Amino acid sequence: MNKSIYERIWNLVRMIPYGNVSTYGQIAAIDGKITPRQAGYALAAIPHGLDIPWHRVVNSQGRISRRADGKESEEQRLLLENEGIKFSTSGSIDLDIFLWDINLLWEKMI
DNA sequence: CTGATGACGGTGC
DNA sequence: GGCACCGCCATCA
Repeated sequence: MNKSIYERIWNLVRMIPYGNVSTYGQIAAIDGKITPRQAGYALAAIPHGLDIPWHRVVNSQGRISRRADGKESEEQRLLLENEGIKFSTSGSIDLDIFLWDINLLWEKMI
């Protein structure tokens, strides 16, 4: 039985440092085997209670994505602000500042 | 097997 | 800045 795609994605999400954010596209690019769509699908399947900082994943525009119910998660925004991540007046995160630098990941892996 | 769905992204206007 | 479209592919009915 192979490890599911979900588990691979969840492991990557666990590596996102406190105070940083990542994007679905970035997760997909690091994994190398999936598309951003699969990343979003995997996050949607995260069970509550696992130690996964799912709130640190936003879309490529630095915005919180809408869930199946059509609403953006306010819980996610609160968790991010609690880590020192700031939202602009239009409700987006400045990725130039807060996006996870994956070069740091390579350094750790080596 | 087929078809629909989705925490998305890039491109074009 | 916004909006519409298309491609992507695991998952589910």
